[in-house]
Amino acid sequence: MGRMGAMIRDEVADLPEGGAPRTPDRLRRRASRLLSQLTARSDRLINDGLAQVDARKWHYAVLASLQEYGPGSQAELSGRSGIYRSDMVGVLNELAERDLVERSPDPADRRRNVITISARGRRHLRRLDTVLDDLHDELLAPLSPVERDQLVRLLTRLLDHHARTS
Amino acid sequence: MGRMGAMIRDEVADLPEGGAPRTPDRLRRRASRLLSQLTARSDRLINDGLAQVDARKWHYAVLASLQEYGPGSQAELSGRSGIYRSDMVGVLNELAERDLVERSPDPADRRRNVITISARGRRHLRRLDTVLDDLHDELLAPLSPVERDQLVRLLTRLLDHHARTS
DNA sequence: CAAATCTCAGACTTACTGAGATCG
DNA sequence: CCGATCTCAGTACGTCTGAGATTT
Repeated sequence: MGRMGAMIRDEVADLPEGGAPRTPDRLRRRASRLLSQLTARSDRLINDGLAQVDARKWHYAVLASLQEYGPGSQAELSGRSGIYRSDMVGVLNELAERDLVERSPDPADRRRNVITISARGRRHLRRLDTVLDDLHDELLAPLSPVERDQLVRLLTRLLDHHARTS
Repeated sequence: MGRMGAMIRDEVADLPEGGAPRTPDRLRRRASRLLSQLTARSDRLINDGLAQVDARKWHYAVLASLQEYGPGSQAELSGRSGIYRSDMVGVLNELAERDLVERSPDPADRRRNVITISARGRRHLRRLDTVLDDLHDELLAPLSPVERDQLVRLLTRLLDHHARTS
């Protein structure tokens, strides 16, 4: 009891100088900080995991967007996948080297390249999907299925909001 | 009805080639991708906001950890705040320039510097706390208080899990 | 001598910018 | 001539590594 009293006094000690009371671990509870730190872990996990099958996350983004939305110009792929137009060149070089996509000039508009996913690319994409499933199992290990869904929905809502207001 | 039917057929179309059915926006629903993209937005929001009061997020991390856990060596601060020991030097230079901390040699062990928060540093920290409160209101705008709490708890559990298994 | 601490210099990665060449 | 597209070179930033100097 005596110690508790002392501790409370300590916490309240800088109230007179202004400001609301703060929980002792405000640092660790800041959502922005949690996001940063967790994302750092997540990125490492995903990057390392994909590296083991000679892939990078942008490979997955491009292949998946090709599979779902069909062929497109590099500028379109850029919009779909979130990669910078200038960086798309390098990613497509890597994918083309591996015969996962085909890059051919658009006959209708010769400024454009039309990017198409190959049969090999579709196979590779399925492989990447199962790899990523496993990695996400590891990433989200402490959460129940319901909680994982909760998390995804909360993150999606936040991202949508900030993408719209951008 | 006709269009719906056609779309469903499209989705099922690559099932024969193997693999489980995938929702069309698997890319956007991957937790790792949501984390990356949201964190990018969050970091920009926080960095820009702090820049307007001549601060950076590491300033806050160091000042808050000094306030909560008391003075410490640079190595200790490094552990508390998550900054690399080598980068701590620069951060403390910036904080010392602004008279927010004091860096003095430890008389008991002259390898160490003892870092102490100054009165000015405490004032600045309170200012940063209200700035960060506002920025987080913006970051979490679409979520109710209950949902914000849910998010923080989910992220905390994930981070704790991966920090322990590191 | 081995280990810890602070400091500095630089590697490495990634997001991002800008300019040139080609074409509509 | 203006604007879009692809490409390449280079900037800016942050994380992380390594080594030297000092002290325990």
